Amino acid sequence: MTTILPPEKISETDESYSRLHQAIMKGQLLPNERLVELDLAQKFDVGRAAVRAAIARLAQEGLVGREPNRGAWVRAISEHEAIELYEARAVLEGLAAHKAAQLANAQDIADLRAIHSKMQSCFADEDLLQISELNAQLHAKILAIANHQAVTQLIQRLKAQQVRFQYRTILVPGRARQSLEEHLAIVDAIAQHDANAAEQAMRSHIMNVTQALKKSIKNGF
Amino acid sequence: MTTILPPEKISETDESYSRLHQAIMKGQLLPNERLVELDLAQKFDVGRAAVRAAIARLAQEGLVGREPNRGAWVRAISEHEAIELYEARAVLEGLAAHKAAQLANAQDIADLRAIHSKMQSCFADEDLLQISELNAQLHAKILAIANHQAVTQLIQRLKAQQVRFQYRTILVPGRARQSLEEHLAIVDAIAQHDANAAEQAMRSHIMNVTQALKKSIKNGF
DNA sequence: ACCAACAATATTGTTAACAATTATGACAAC
DNA sequence: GTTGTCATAATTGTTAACAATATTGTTGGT
Repeated sequence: MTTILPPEKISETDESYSRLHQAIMKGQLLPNERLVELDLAQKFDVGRAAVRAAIARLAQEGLVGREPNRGAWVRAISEHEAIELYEARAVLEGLAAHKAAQLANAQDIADLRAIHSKMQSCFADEDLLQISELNAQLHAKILAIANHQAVTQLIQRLKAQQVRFQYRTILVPGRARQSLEEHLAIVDAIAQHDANAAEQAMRSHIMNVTQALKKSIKNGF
Repeated sequence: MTTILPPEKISETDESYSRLHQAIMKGQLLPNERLVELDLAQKFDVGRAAVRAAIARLAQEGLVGREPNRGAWVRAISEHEAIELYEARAVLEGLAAHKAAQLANAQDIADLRAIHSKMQSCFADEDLLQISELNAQLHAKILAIANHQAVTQLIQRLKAQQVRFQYRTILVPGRARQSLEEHLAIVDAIAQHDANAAEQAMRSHIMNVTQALKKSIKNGF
């Protein structure tokens, strides 16, 4: 049962950080857009120092760039960088799938199957956007099962940087159907508690996503 | 040719950040030690705002903890966390070894062999500290060959958090000899441009390090 | 001796002003 | 038209003071 929370006073810095983070993730702040401290402070109704600290954190996270005396801007992740991030994610999510196969209980497996079944419906309806959403849910659920703090954090950070590319790969012709099959292989391996198979399935899945991204780059988006 | 650099004015924030980072890495600031902004500001001869920003960055990096209105402290990484960090490193350095095997040229391979040969000498001399140093060099060289920005950054961050455990594993009886053999397997695989073998060798190497850490934990250090 | 209430202190959070640096625009020289 | 110089404006970097909060110490009662 949830107790009534005391006003939960959140500091201006944390407030600014989350709002900036969200704004970047939602695409309200575009790549290369400048982050002028005073403007943001007025927009968020906080002090400039808070915005300043928030920007420092986001820079450390790799989401914004900075140069001394020249300010900060939303960092534009290049296609080459995006591919690198996918390669790193492939091995990290592979590790997560490995752990998940070892730890999954009956309920977890049922949840995974439920999500995958919804993906199949969406595929039939040609609802690619919803497939993307369910895709995220499936990966998140696997991470949750794996119960691995370090990997979870790292993947979270990589995903944040990749946000601009998140809808690109599912649009490559034939990718949706293939993606569905790959996810099934992952879920099956986890259901059978076959850790190595789960890891391998996850890795080749993300490697295929990477290939799709490369293809979409070659075709000029 | 190097031009004369203009005084290279570094901002107080960046100055504070590096000095704090170094102090934590070198063990001058111990785990759980409080980071009082004013004290640090005086010690570094900078403004409190600079220290404050530096602390925010280090918190984002996971090196220090914070609570609102209660300040910051050097985060003490638990043994369980250290094991998680090693597991993540295993797959990331495995990826690096994979890439390195694909990209290594003759000079790179000669460099790797030179480092490994020095390790052998140190093993004969029972100089475990120097072995640790060469170990770091070997891994750094492989990362450099792999030429993978994303993986390099992630590993750098993981290593920073693990600093307190860096000398523990080599002290486990029999680890030094085994480590030497494992590194040889890695270097050989890279020399033969066998990417999969290199990745596998690196992964099992770091997994063995993890086992050694677990063992040293069981034995109460 | 133990505990509660309160005051004193230490520390962080926030604000505003000022200084230093970089970007912008006007104007003259060529 | 282009370029260079200069003044102006915009923006970041730094400082100091104040406010809010948490910690510590003291006092008085039992």
